Amino acid sequence: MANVERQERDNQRKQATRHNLLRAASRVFIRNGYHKTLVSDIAKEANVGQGTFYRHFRDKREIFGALFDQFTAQMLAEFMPMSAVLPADTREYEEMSLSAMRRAVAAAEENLDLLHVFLEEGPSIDRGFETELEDVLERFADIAQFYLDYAISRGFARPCNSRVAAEAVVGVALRLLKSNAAGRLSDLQREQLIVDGVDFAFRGFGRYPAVTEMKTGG
Amino acid sequence: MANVERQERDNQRKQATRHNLLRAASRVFIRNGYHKTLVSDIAKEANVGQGTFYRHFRDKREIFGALFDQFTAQMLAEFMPMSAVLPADTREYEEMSLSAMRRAVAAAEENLDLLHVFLEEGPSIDRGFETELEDVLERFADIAQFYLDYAISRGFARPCNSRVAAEAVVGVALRLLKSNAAGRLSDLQREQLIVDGVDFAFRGFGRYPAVTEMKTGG
Amino acid sequence: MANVERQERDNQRKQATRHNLLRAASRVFIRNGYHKTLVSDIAKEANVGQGTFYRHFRDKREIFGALFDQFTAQMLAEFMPMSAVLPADTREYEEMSLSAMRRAVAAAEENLDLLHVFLEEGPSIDRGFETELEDVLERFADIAQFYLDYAISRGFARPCNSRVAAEAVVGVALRLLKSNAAGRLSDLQREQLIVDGVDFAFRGFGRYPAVTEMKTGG
Amino acid sequence: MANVERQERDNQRKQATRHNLLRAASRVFIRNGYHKTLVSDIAKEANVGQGTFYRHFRDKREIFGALFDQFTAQMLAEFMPMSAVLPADTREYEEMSLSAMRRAVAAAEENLDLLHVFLEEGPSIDRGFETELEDVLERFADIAQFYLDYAISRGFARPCNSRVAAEAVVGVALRLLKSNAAGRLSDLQREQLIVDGVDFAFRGFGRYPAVTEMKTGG
DNA sequence: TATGAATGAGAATTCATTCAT
DNA sequence: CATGAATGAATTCTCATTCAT
Repeated sequence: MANVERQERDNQRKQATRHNLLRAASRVFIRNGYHKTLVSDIAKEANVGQGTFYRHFRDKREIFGALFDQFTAQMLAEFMPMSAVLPADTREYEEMSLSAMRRAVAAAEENLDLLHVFLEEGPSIDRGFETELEDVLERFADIAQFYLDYAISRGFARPCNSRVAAEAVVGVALRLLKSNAAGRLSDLQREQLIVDGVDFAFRGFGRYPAVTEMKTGG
Repeated sequence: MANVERQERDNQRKQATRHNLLRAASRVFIRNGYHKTLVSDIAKEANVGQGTFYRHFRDKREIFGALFDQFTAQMLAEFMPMSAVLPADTREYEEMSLSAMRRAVAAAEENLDLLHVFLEEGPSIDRGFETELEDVLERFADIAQFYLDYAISRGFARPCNSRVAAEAVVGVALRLLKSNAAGRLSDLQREQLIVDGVDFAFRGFGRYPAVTEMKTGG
Repeated sequence: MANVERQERDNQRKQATRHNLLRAASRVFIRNGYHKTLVSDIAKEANVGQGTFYRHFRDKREIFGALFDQFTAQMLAEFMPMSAVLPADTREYEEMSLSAMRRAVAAAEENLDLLHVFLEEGPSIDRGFETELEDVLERFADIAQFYLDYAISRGFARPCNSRVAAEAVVGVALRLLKSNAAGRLSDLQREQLIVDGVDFAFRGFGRYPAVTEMKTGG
Repeated sequence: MANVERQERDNQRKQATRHNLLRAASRVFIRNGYHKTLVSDIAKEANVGQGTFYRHFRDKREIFGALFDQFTAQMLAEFMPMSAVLPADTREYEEMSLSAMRRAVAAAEENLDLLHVFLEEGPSIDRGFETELEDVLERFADIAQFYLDYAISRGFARPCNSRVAAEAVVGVALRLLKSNAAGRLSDLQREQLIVDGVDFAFRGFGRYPAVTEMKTGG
């Protein structure tokens, strides 16, 4: 029936407008930040009327949330594949960590600016958003801890407080991500940053000759 | 002259009011966050008229900046004493790091909530404040890097990219600070967090028996 | 497209609102003067929300400027026709001056009160407006001087400092305009004022029979 | 008694402060205009506290009024002497007018900037001040009319509407005063302006062959 | 459904005036 | 009497949201 067809077309058009608004919002948030962005700015950037905005989103907060959900869904999808395989020794563990970081950075790359908006402005929006953001970071920490616990149990990771270590890893990643953004690094520099970061996480910077000897002797 | 006396008294009154406003602002920012705080809220909390606020600060941004400057001055003062002594071996280096962290946490403790406001809302205020905040973090990273470079040169730290390691340490600290705040830890838990964090930074979580042997053998 | 129709209608509505605001502002400025008028007064007089005012004008200063530009455009348009014809002798010159004054007064008549607001409050608003106002008066002086120079060159005006005379004529006009406003004259009185004013400008009030004879005799 | 002496001294000091405030206000009004001047600006310029201002004047309006009264008293005093002598013919009449204008300009000279503030901002302050200002101008017009009526009655001024002519003369004077201020004329230029202005008032700019012939023939 | 003009509640800011010292 | 810190009423201006077309 024509009615059904028609409904279909209307729906498609609506989805297109929604998409348009999301992409416009993303650009404006990146340009001006969350707090300085007005609903009217988003509508203007999307070339639609302000009323149209309200047809699709309750307010600025909601479209920001939608953007965030979209983004995290993408990011986590990027990490699911890894979960299937488990490392067999420390070297493999480190290799996998490196490749996971490389994939994460590549995934974020495209929307790096948007990611920064989430990280920088997220905590200042409201308690709800802060929690959402923390939850996502916790999920990454959970993944890191899962692998670390596994490695410890198999004896190719050093026994330690795995929760603290996992959180620490997230902290390192966030901090290096920020340097990355601040310095606008080249591909080579970025790879080096990943390598050095993982190196730090696996070996720390201490050197304990006595301990090593003891271990060797053991 | 009674005139001088009078000026003295007026000035004292003014400074007292300014202090009062700063403390009130601190409370309100902690309670509601930067963006949801109104100038009128601060005035009300300080029990002064709104006009009084404007006699002392240009706007909300300025009092926030004043609070931040006050805070960082305190924090950095806390770290100056350390700069005098240098560690003689890895164990001493780790000991000093632990005690530095303990002192930093103790220093922040009093204004822990305010510190969180700076870290969470700072980046969303304006480019200027974000830069100020980053500068302070860089100064901490600089201190960490200074000690690490020294330790590497003396052979009791593992040769590595010291800048990345220093940044990583800042990242770990910020992250654990956040967990700390989120979880409202007991003194014991906090001490454990510090110990585990420093442990992570010095040793990482990897275990490379083969490598160690190779190194030992080499 | 219905779109175009719609835009047309929206635009018309907007222009109508703008007009409404201009007319309301004119009434309020006349009633209370520029400085005592609040933006909220204008909005109220126009029966629109305050926000609506700001959609159309940046502030009180801008709507006052718009009113002034509108007014002077009208006034100067009234004077353009005259520029085509030139008088052939003193009598014609005086006739033309009379009719020009009559037309000017008639043109101003409708917005006489508004004109007074411009003349009285204009100089107190800001340097910019004062300059704008002076520019308009200079343009009138320029016109007067143009005719006077022509008349002098043809020998039917007395050689004199034409710039000073032109400025003087503007001064006379402004002063009589003020008396006019103050006294709320009848049509007849106003006509008499014009006649006497022009008479003054053409003949002055001196009488020099002896001097003339002496000169002739000399 | 010491008490009386003391009262005397206090009173003198008070008068000095009042004077100080008046002179400071004059400077600030000239610099910023009436409306943009704050009471605090005046106090600051006078190097006294704001409270001190209120000890001497009710508000900004009152000190402006006091300044105006002071000024007009000076100006009118300057004109009283003239009233004693009456001209005997047109030439004397013109001479006296010239010298009166010269004295007026000289008197105003010192406070020319303040005079401009009165003329430009006066009408925008309130109805009361506008009236005061007009009254002063009327008094000048009255003086002009008095002489003109006398001259007409003696036959050495042309019979005309003396009220209109008197007003016109005030208008000419005000206008030339303004040009004077705008152009920042030299002494020579100012003298020329006076001469040309009086020339205009006595002879107008018209030239009527018939009249001239009659005169020539007479 | 899309539009954008209109709205008005709410926030920032100013400054004349008071008053404790 | 002189002072200037404190005050808060009054005003400007913004912007999320509505709604008539």
